[in-house]
Amino acid sequence: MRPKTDLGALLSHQPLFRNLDADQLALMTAACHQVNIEKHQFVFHRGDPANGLYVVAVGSIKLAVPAANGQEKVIEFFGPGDAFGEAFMFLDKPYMVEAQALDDSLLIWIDKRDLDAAIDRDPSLAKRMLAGLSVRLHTLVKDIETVNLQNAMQRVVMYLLSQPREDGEMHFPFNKGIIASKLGLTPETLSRLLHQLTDAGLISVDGKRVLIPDVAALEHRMYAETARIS
Amino acid sequence: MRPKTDLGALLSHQPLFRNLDADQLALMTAACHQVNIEKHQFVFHRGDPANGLYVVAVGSIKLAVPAANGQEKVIEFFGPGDAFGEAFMFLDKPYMVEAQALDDSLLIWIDKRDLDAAIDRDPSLAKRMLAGLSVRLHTLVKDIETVNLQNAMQRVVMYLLSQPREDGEMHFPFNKGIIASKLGLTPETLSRLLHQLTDAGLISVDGKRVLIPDVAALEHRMYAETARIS
DNA sequence: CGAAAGTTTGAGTTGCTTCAACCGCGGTGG
DNA sequence: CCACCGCGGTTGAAGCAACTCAAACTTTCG
Repeated sequence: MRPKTDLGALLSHQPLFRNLDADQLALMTAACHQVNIEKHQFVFHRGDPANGLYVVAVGSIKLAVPAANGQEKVIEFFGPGDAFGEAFMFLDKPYMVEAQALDDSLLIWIDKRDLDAAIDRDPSLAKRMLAGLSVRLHTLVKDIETVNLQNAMQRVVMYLLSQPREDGEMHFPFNKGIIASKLGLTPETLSRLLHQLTDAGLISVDGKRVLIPDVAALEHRMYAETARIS
Repeated sequence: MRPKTDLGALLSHQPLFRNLDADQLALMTAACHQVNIEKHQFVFHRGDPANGLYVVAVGSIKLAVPAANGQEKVIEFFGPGDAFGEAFMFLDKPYMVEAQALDDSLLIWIDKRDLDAAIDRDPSLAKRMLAGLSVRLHTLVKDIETVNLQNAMQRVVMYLLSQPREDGEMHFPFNKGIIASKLGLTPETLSRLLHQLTDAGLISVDGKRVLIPDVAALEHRMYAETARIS
């Protein structure tokens, strides 16, 4: 457990709380709690009451909706600086998703009432939260579009291209099964498609590392798929 | 075109602007514009700049993302009292969806800058917008869950049960093709599934009217599907 | 080193789509 | 007044993309 004294510095580095004046920061620091979560541990489960908001300081969190048979559909990943759980907090409804740590993580937790008070004091905080929710809404709409309007290959290629890469190489940040769920595929299908791309000479896969020798060619492959659909 | 004098009264009936004091209301009234949209007309297209927010006063609006071949995926419907377009406004990004009137509609439009100013004056407005965005986020997550974790029949039955009904009768508010798109199905599939439910004696369809003699039986049918999947 | 989890590969299946034809109805104009 | 068109909806046949099931292989980690 890290010492409580970290909290002020930690907070001031989060997008949500940047540029707060000293008084505000002190108030928020008092209101916040550190939460350490080990890899594979759950932050909350579906049905838990949502009376606060989390911000990821370090680590990564997976938001997913559990299915009947032990399956799950991954909704989104959160990394350092991202806030999650706000939407359910504002609605005063229990979580309909579950949050699980994909790495050992450090979270900041803020109670709804303290946040309410902070918003009253500083409207810019509200605006930042509105911006944050808007980003999430945007990505969700994009995901819905992706799942409904693109086929499996397009989704995989888009994902590969969307991930940060250096020297023409990208990394799967998590297990392939989890990525597959995020893309709305089974692990088997993802595996087969990666194999297909490899056969086509567009990528080469080694564990979590993917080499993309010709990005333009891969993009072209995706548009070829688009043409097939229309 | 309705007279401008309606605007104050109109505004004060919208959830977003309820409980504003007289000064606030006057300010907002000055900032807002009425927009009349005829059925089938577009409020905005994909790519248009988003420098304001719309509130539906009367009518109904369809938000959809257009696909390559003239197809489209319906994201959401909005009725009286609903706000839309906020997310893109806050992000300062052009719309990635298009909004089309499904009936003759009256909208209220507010410029981003005026809204910003209003939020600074009244934090409760910000909270209402946060709540509004949260609701939308919630429904989108629910939609993603539905599309990924439920089969076609479950989605149709859930939709039938989710619509308001009186005397065991529900209405398709729009063309079946539009409903099908919202459910992530083709019109053909929707038609077939409705037929199946009819054959099973669970519903009877007459145009846009659907009679549900035994709601519990229909619910049971849906759970039977769930069992088949797991 | 051994167990458990993750990944790949193969074979077979299926739920939904696609394509195409057809029906019914409301509007329009000859 | 009726023929014609167009659109929304239905129905049928055929196809296929992605899934399921199962087994082998690989990596991770205690």
